Amino acid sequence: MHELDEQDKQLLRLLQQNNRLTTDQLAKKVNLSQSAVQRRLTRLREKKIIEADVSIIAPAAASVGITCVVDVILHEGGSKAVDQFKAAMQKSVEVAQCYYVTGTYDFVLIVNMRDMQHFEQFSKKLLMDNPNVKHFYTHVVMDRVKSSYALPL
Amino acid sequence: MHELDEQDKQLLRLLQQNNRLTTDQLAKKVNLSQSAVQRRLTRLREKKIIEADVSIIAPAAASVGITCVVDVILHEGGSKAVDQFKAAMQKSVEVAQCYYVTGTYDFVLIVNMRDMQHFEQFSKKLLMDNPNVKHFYTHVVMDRVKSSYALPL
DNA sequence: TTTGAAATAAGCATTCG
DNA sequence: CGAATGCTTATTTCAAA
Repeated sequence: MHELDEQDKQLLRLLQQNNRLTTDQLAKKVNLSQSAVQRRLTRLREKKIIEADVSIIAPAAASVGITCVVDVILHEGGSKAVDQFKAAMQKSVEVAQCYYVTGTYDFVLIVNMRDMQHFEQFSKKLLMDNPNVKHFYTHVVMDRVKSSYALPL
Repeated sequence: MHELDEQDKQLLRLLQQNNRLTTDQLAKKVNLSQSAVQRRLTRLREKKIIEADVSIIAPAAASVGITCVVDVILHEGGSKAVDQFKAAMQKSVEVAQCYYVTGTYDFVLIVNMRDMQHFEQFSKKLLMDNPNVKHFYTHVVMDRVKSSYALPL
């Protein structure tokens, strides 16, 4: 992988806060010419160092009233069970995030839903009625203290 | 809050996948004119229905080698302890996400770091040496099965 | 090659019917 | 709301280092 210099990093720091800054605005902030910034952005996107550019939607606007963190333990079912579970999570629109982790449980999910009733349906369908799932613990989010995708650069 | 019609929702669905689509491209996909799309986007951003527009950076490019999910239990310290902890998490660049939750622990963190050594420093400084923290459990992420911010619309 | 400035193309934002 | 248009921004080109 090609090394990033301090100016690349600075650009990435800015873009992960706001990717609608113009190349001119960016150029001023990092002390480069507009075309230098332009070239760098093209390169960063080509190399998939910038993986994606997305809008963040307000949960309330999407009728998301409840967010839960769900810890899941699977039965010992070998790697097939794990892969099946991963695939199911990737397919579910409610599951924003899913991590396969070490420790006292196997998966951590971040799940967004309209309301608790909807969560009940969700958990019945994907967790309770799922023969791979041994147990799960639900934690309702009271405060989304911080929710970013920003990485330390 | 103002209602979103199906076309607004469609626009938001598209933008939370890719916000670099041009207003022309969006217009074709949702069967509106370019200027109609333009008006809607301006409104959605003004009303903060679109909260932000950001670039997603590849973890490897940011030298993020380890992601952990950390469950934290605080001592009974009233709301002051909770607020202090929230503030500390908001300040930390390593903490991408922090949720205050119901259930068997108080907070869930998603933490990004260069390596385990770095995580040790982090946990010492923000967790072990933090008098508010009673206990914490660390889960190392083996597979980032799904990591999006997309909401179901 | 790599750089910045200028020219060109593309996209955004506004006006008007 | 959509069509037309002026304005802004992105992208390409090109000359110089």
